[in-house]
Amino acid sequence: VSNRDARVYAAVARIPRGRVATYGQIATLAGLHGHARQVGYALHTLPEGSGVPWHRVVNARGEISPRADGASDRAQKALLELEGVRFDPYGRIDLDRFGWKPRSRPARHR
DNA sequence: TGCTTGACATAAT
DNA sequence: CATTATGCCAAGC
Repeated sequence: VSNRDARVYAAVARIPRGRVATYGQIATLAGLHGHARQVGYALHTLPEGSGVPWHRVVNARGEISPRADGASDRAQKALLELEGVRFDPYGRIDLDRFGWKPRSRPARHR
């Protein structure tokens, strides 16, 4: 595995449970600022027992990226729900609440 | 070696 | 907010 992939895994591993991060954020944290696609690609080549919570990574809209697999996306949604992440009727996540803020404490509404 | 595709993001319409 | 077009880097063929 490349050094680049390792950085991506590390960034993903930083995501707290019950929260999600966008590929862009991961890319930045991994030192690949502006290269979100490589993040996705790195995860695509991700080994199963890597221990990386890839299911906490979603696209900029807060929804699960549909891939050709057709099964992994469902599993991702299930895993996120188990962690307490709520999905909209459209299958999207409210990034305003569940979007990970790699900086300070969780966003508290009201 | 060169072309095409890809777990995406961002700006413009 | 949704859709369309463009840019980025790496892997596959």
